[in-house]
Amino acid sequence: MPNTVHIRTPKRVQTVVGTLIPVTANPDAPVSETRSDKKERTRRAILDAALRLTEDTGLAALSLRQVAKEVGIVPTAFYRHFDSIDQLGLALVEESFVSLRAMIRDVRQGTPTLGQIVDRSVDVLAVHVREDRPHFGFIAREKSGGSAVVRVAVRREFGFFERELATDLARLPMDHWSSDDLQILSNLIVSAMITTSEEILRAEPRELPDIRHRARTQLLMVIVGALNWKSTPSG
Amino acid sequence: MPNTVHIRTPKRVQTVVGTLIPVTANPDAPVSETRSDKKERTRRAILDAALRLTEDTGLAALSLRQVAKEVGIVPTAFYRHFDSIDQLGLALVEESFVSLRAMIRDVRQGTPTLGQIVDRSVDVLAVHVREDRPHFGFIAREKSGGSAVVRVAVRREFGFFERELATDLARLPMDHWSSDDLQILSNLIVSAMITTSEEILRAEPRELPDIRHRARTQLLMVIVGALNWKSTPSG
DNA sequence: AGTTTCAGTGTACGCACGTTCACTGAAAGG
DNA sequence: CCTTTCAGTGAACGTGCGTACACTGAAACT
Repeated sequence: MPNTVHIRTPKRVQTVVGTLIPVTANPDAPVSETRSDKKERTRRAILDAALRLTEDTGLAALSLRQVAKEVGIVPTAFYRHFDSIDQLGLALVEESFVSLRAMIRDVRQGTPTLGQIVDRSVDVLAVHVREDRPHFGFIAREKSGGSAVVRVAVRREFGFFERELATDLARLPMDHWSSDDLQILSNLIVSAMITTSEEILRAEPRELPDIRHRARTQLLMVIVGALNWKSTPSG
Repeated sequence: MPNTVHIRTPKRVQTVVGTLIPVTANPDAPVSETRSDKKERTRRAILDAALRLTEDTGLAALSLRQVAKEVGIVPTAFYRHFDSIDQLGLALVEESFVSLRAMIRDVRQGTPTLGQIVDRSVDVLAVHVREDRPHFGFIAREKSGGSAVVRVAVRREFGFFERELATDLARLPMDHWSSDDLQILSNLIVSAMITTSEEILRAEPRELPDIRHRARTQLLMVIVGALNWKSTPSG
């Protein structure tokens, strides 16, 4: 029977359950909230669920249905908040980099000597990474992750971040440097920072002092190298 | 009818197709080869297919059925070669790092001055990454990829690689260094190398000179910094 | 020549997926 | 008070997945 035609028979009478218990994954008492408050809360729950569920496997292995189940909504309700998993991913990229920028702002709090800048930078990095683990983990994973649009977004943001750092570096006593060279230095520092973050993320607490020592040493090497660089033409 | 029992009815008579045309994804004429030769060729085809199919999405999004289709075998035949996609991934990690070690061996070909070491290292890296794109791309992706066992394997190998590099560095005129410090330096250099590789991988040919210039500069900064480091205590 | 091995076949299964659709009911708004 | 809006519902669909199983036929071995 090749010509089997399926006719959708929409049931007119439905079970009487409806939206009795909104299980939107929040233990707080939803005493009284506006409609958009509640929507925002569900959206937040979706973002958090996504961060949790991608922790082991990455965004590529995340399904809309998993997210819905975790949040406590029906799969189709997901579409009220995001068009696709990719769009959800972009939202996560955005808020992750907000967290990262907050960090760099933290470092800028008037630190006079080079040694202090280095120490403070590493300390701030360590604290932020531990405190906002989910977002830092997300960025680290999706930098080379499975979704093309998300990957591109992450790299774009890292590009911005790198340029911001370069302008910060320009304020150090290396005025004679070209902006190209500052960019190169910034790129190197960001590389080391990413590696350090990844190490912090998967380290046990007792390993942290070693990692911080290493990060400090590396940052110092790089800065000393940069300062002495022009004057020591190769070997 | 809840108790529906499905009884497997294995057909005794089967269509007469069998292994008439072994489409094992190889254009060469398979004039005459032993059984294990052929198996090896199929295995190779599976590995290549996996490298091709994961290029955009990573191993996490790779299905056994996709691989089988690409290779030209039936899904179940996959099991003759690998227990799971994860095992296939481990095989790819292994052969990828063979390629990486070949690279470091290439650098070691007697290069006297520091400047030459730097130039040669960057050149060799650029050439190898372009020539063995699939493997370098695979490592870069799966370093933070979706499969736990593969991720761990990649990081393990990077650990070895880093230690190898540290012993190489010990041969440079920095004998007074502790092995801990050499390890730290090595870690920093590998970080920069990974970033550079990723940039080379996604760069267009016309961007390569810039990337190489940057890599050279960074490597030089790091080495100069390392050499001058102890004598310039913070600042 | 007769037997064993084994890479590859084809069918069938149960399950999770993204997406469609018509529907509900409380909040928002006139 | 009556109407509109809209976050969330639940059933249904087609598809692709991993894995099971019994099977085949040529190569390898005795």
